[in-house]
Amino acid sequence: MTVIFSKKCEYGMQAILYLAAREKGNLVSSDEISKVLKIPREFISKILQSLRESGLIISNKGKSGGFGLAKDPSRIKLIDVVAAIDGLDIFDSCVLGFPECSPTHPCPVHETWGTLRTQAYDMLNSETVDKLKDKTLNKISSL
Amino acid sequence: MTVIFSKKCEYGMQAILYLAAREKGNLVSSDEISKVLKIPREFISKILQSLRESGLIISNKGKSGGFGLAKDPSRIKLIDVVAAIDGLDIFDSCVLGFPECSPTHPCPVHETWGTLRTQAYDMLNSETVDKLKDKTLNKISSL
DNA sequence: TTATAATCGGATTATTTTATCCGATAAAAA
DNA sequence: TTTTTATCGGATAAAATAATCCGATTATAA
Ligand code: SF4
Ligand code: SF4
Repeated sequence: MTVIFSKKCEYGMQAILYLAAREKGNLVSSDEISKVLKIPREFISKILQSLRESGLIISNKGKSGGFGLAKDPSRIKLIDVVAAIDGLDIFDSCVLGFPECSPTHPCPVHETWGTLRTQAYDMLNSETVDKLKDKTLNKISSL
Repeated sequence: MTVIFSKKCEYGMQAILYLAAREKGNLVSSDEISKVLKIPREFISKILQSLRESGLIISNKGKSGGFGLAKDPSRIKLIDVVAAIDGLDIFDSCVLGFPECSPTHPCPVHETWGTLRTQAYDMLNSETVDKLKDKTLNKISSL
């Protein structure tokens, strides 16, 4: 069950958090990511490929190959993953499903939802993934 | 594109808002609801059937039949529709897709998301649909 | 050089969600 | 009583999302 983002996007965020938490110079195989995060191997593999195309991560083929962040974790935020996979449309979209959000024709929950949308965006945009390392490791340890 | 709730749930909320906003007395046909809200006729029809099974609305077959609220709009909230269609699980669920939310193993956005979840719930639980009548009519006029 | 271990990438399958079709049924009006 | 206009409800279709398969490619290490 998904709350806001697609499974692809959820898994993508988890993987980025893991790559950031695992620091080190060497790369992480999709197999390891799959096992640690309990995500189907072939599925996370495809997601990692698409994040690579988006330039968020890099990869090497061959023995001792794998995936790694494309830049320093202090320069990556969770919102970057959302932008790359699901896109940012939901942060302009209507929680009641009305086709568009116009201030002159606000829906019944206009003000409240507008604020919540912004807060959700800020939540993913305010901290870089390096800051989330400890919590990530703690969370992963319980999977 | 949906933000949090399924299309069924979004359409269901819209339909309940419309039934509440439309004057009482006579019933509203699924055809009218479909046209006003621009929802596929057969689809909203099915959704209305399920809301009827849930006891939120009533219906009459035959000529001059249709759907109406099962109780006074001052006793119905949007959260009732969510509970009937999508269920309330999302309000306990993880925005990053981790399998469970435990305070001892909080995810990297634990506090923020916990607060947002609660606010989203409150948004749908705080006002009864009769209070939303004016805004509903205004919104619908722009569809 | 050869065996091994990893990603790549295109095709395919499975599942869930969204939407539609249509015959049966019921009630009101003609 | 007959016709008209609704919902009911079960089956099905279409679309989107989630997951998998597998051969090809590439890099490392023995
Ligand atoms: S503010 Fe209201 S109209 Fe605008 S997108 Fe949100 S719920 Fe819809
Ligand atoms: S608080 Fe954190 S761990 Fe708990 S459900 Fe929300 S995102 Fe997941």
